[in-house]
Amino acid sequence: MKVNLEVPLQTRVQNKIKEYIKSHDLRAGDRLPIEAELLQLFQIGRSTLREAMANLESQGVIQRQQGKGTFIRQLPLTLANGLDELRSVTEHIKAVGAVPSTSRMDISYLAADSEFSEKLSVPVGEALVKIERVRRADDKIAAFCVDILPRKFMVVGQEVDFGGSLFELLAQKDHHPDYAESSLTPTVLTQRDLPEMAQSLGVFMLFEEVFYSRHGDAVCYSNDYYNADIFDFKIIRRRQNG
Amino acid sequence: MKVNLEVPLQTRVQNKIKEYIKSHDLRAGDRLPIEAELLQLFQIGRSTLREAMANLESQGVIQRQQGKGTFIRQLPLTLANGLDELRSVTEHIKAVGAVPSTSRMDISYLAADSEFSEKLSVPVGEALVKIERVRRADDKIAAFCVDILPRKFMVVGQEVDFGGSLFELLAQKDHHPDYAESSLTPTVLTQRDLPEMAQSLGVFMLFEEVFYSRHGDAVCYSNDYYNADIFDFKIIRRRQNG
DNA sequence: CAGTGGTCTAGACCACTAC
DNA sequence: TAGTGGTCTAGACCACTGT
Repeated sequence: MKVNLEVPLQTRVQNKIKEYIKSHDLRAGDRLPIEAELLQLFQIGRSTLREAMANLESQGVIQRQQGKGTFIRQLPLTLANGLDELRSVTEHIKAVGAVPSTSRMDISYLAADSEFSEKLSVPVGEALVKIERVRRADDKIAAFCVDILPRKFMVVGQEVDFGGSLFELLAQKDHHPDYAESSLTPTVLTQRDLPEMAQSLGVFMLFEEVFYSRHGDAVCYSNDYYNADIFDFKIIRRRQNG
Repeated sequence: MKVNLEVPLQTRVQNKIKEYIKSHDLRAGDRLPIEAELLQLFQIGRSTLREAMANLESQGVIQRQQGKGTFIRQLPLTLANGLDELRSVTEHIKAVGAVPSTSRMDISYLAADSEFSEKLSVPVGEALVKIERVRRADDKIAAFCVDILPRKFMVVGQEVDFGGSLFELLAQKDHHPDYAESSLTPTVLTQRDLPEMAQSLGVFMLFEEVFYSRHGDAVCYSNDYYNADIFDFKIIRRRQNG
C-alpha cells in the first residue's frame, strides 16, 4: 500500500511566503509583493498561490485588501497558540516555551457504556482504556488530562510510553488525530478534583473533545483541563458571509 | 460610490447544498451526491463547488473523504455557537434560543492612553467612549461587556440605542466588524466585579478582542465576559499540514 | 479497474482603491 | 485609468478506495 508522503504545493508555498517575510524582515503593516510577482517568483498557478494566501490569512499572518494589496498583519509572527489548530497537550506546552513532563498517570480499563459508545462510535461493552494524567510545564501544573480510547488501539504485548504524546501512540496504529470536535467551558477545579494543586482553587479551561482520524473514525474522547495561569487561547473570528 | 451587494456564487452554492441536505432529509453519515452530479445540478465550475464544499467542511457540516465520497457529519445541523464565527453578544444570546436584553449600561468618556492607542491604532489622547453593559438572556445574566471605541465612530447629535447590538451601530458608519483577534481566558467574577450576580462567585469566559472592519481598521476593543452557565463554545480544530 | 475527491494550471472577467 | 485582489470556468492529472 503506497502512501502519498509528498507535501502539497500550496503548503510548500505557504512556507516559502513565511520564509520570504522573515528573510526580507517584513513587519506588521509592511506590504507583501503583489500576486503577479509571487507567481513569477514561485512559478506556480494563481489558484495555488491564492489557496496558500487564504490559509495564511486565516492563520492571521497576512491581510488581503482588494484594490490595495496584501499586508503583514501579525506583530510577532511567532507562536500564537491558535485555537483552531489541533495540537497535543505536549505541543501546547512546548509552544509556550516550557518543558513538558507527566507527574501522575493512572490507567484503568472499562467497558463502553451508552455515552462512550456514542462518542466513540463503538458497541456498548467495547473494551476501553482510561488514562488520567497530570501534565506539567517546567514543574508547574499545566493540564489535567482524561483520555478514553478503545483498547484495540493500544499496541498489545508491548511497553507503551504514555508519558509523552498520546498522538504519537495513536499514529503508530494509523489512527493519528486529524481533527477534533471541541467544546470549551471555563471551569474551577478544587483540591478534591486535583490533589496536587498548591491552592485550594484553580481556574481551568475544559476542552471536551472527540478526536477523529483522517478516515473520519473517532479515535479518542478527552476531557482536558488547561490551567488558565499558563495558557491563553487565541483565535481569529470571522464574519460568515453565508 | 457603487458597492457590490451581490452574494458570491460560492456562498449561494453553500446555501443550496444546505437546502439540498434539508429537503432530502439527509442525516449524519448519509452520503452527499458526488461532485460531478452537483456540478450538473448547479451548473457551475468545479473550483466554485470545491470552495463551497471546503467552507461547509470547515463549518462541520460535511466531511469529505478522498476515494470514498462526501458525507453529512453534523448531527443536528443547527446552532453550534461556533467560536470561529464572529457574532455579536446579541446574536449569541439569540442563538441559544433566549431573548436578549440589557439591564445596566454605563457610558463614560476618556482619552486614549498608550494601551488603547496601540489596540485601536489611534493617537494618544484620542477621544474614546467606554460602554459597560450587563446583557441578559431571558433575565439571566448572560454577559458583562466592556466596549471601548473611538468617539468619532459615534453618530453625533443623534439619540443612539446602545441597548441593542453595537455591531449595528458601527455598521451605520461603515465600520462593521469583519473579523476579530480574540484571546480567551477562563475567569472568575465576584459580586464586587458584577454586583447584580445572585451568587458570590461566577465562572465566565473572557473574550479580550479587537474588532476590525473589512478595511483592516480597528474599530472596537472589548472585554466581554460570557457566563459559563449559559454558553459553551464549540469549535472544530484541525491538524495543520504546514 | 472504475469511481471519487485532491491538486494544479491557464485564462477570463469583475470590483475596489488610488491617482 | 492603472493596479490590485476577488470570483469563476474549463480541463488535466494524481491519489485513495473499493471491486
